[in-house]
Amino acid sequence: MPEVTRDHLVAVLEEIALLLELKGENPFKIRAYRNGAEVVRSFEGDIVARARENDLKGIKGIGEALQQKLHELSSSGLLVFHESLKSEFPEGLFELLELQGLGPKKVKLLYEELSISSLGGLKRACASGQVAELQGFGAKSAEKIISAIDTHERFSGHYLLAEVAPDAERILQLLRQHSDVSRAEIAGSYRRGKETLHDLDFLVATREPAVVAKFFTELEGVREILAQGQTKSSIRLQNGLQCDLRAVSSKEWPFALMYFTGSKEHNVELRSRALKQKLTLNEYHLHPVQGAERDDPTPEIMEEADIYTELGLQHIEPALRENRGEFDAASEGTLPRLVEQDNLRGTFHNHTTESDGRSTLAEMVEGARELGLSYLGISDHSKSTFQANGLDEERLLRQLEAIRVLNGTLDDLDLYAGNEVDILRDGTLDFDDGILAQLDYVVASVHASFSLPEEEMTKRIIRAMENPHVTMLGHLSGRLLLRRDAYAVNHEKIIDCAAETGTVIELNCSSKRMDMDWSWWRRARNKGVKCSLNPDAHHVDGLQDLHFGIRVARKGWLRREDILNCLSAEDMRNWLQTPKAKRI
DNA sequence: GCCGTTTTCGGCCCGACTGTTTTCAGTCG
Repeated sequence: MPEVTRDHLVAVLEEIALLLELKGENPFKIRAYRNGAEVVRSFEGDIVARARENDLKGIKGIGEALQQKLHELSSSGLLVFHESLKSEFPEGLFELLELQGLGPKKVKLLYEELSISSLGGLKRACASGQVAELQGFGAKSAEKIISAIDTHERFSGHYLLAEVAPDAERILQLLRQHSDVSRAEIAGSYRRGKETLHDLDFLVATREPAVVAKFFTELEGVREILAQGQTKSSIRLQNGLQCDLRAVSSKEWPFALMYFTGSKEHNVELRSRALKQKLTLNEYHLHPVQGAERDDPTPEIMEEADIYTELGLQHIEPALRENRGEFDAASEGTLPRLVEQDNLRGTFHNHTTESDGRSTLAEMVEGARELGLSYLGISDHSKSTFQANGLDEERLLRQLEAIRVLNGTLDDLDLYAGNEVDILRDGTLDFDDGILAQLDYVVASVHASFSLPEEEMTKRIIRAMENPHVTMLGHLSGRLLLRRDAYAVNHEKIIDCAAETGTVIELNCSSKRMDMDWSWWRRARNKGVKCSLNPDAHHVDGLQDLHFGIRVARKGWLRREDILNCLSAEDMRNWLQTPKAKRI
């Protein structure tokens, strides 16, 4: 039996929720499974072992039924309940559920009436007119389904943060310049700093909602108008990105901003906290529950932060609104002061034309200066990454000399010589210690043999981290967002090892990596692990990815003091000269 | 299916839009 992972437990619970939806089960039961999946996903500790040992009692959201099911699943690798649910529906229905406008009710009807269980079958049934004749469907629905299939096939439906940022900021500026708009903001996952996005949620305060909603549909770059009403409209841009607009009054603004920023899980918790104070909260207001007696009148809410204050909480920054512990911290007054862009003083892990970068050493130095950085680390690839023109010992030492010479001529920037050294299959490094010792710092990364079993991969990386010359671990999971999954690796063990050995973990800010994932940083921080915010720049423009990385670092609860490259130039010089074992 | 300083039963967030309806169901966020 293959080792059951946390991801597997989560996936099974989520799939059960979907299957129960198809069956038309009680929505609250379905929500309990979804919620259970989220609890497992974000549980601090070895949830798989706890489940295997049937030791889940007392975890909020995991009741008796889920305890039993998680135990069965983690100890036998299978869950009878899940298997029997699966046997009731063909697998293709899951894909149908991903289509815009199709939910469980309609998918079920299509399956039961027309035996449709694939995108292809659905497309044909729409074209032949069968779908339009179904109860609850019509010609327009069939047309929309065809278009949804088309969209699904052409765009995966998700975008990298850096991909959407230019459109996002452009549209935001246009809305802010509109004479009927008093305030405009991008809400949703963009505001929360998620690394990938499904859509953009714009919010405006205006006295002329219909005018602005119409203006929105007429923006440059709109390929399709998905909806247009009195207070909201939806468009799709040329690149396939969906953008939604909501128009509210100035009075409603703080509530709407809170509501549309989400996350959904955060909002549910916020509402329930309001209810405990006999207040009802929605996207328009905060009112006493009907018939409730309250001692004090509800004060006027002018800003989003006032809502949190009124509910007895510290203001929770959008980045933290995922219902992953921010409420406890906010009620205790222990929310972190999150790192800001201005706090960054330098950066490591950057490439040049010596390996696979497209900018020269001199260009990278100039780019770092323009960003106002006080130090820059260069770490080209090592010899085993031959596809990226990795450096051998001789070239590395020559580059080291060139960096030393150039550094001598700079008075406003410390230039550090490093290397992104390959972690070989057995956990040894691509250069021997004698070479590594001559460098200012070393980033160790996995670039090959991705398919090792989790235990072997984890040991491999840990072995590298135990090397006294390895300063930091590069892109921990190897994932490429929206393209390639992470390799199997045990994050908990890697974090523990980083804490024990004084190895820094990189937050690779390349927009397609954002690795290590934000959800792990709070745990790492609590163990005293330092983060290095690295753009992994392969071109001088790549340094700009630091802007996106900062958002993700904030999402991971990181403060200035948790981030290595927030150290001043002088502190950084001292830090690098301190032996690794003494940095802990 | 989960939860409990109003409860071990009866709640669990809810409003807008669309298309198919003739008063509403389904989907979305």
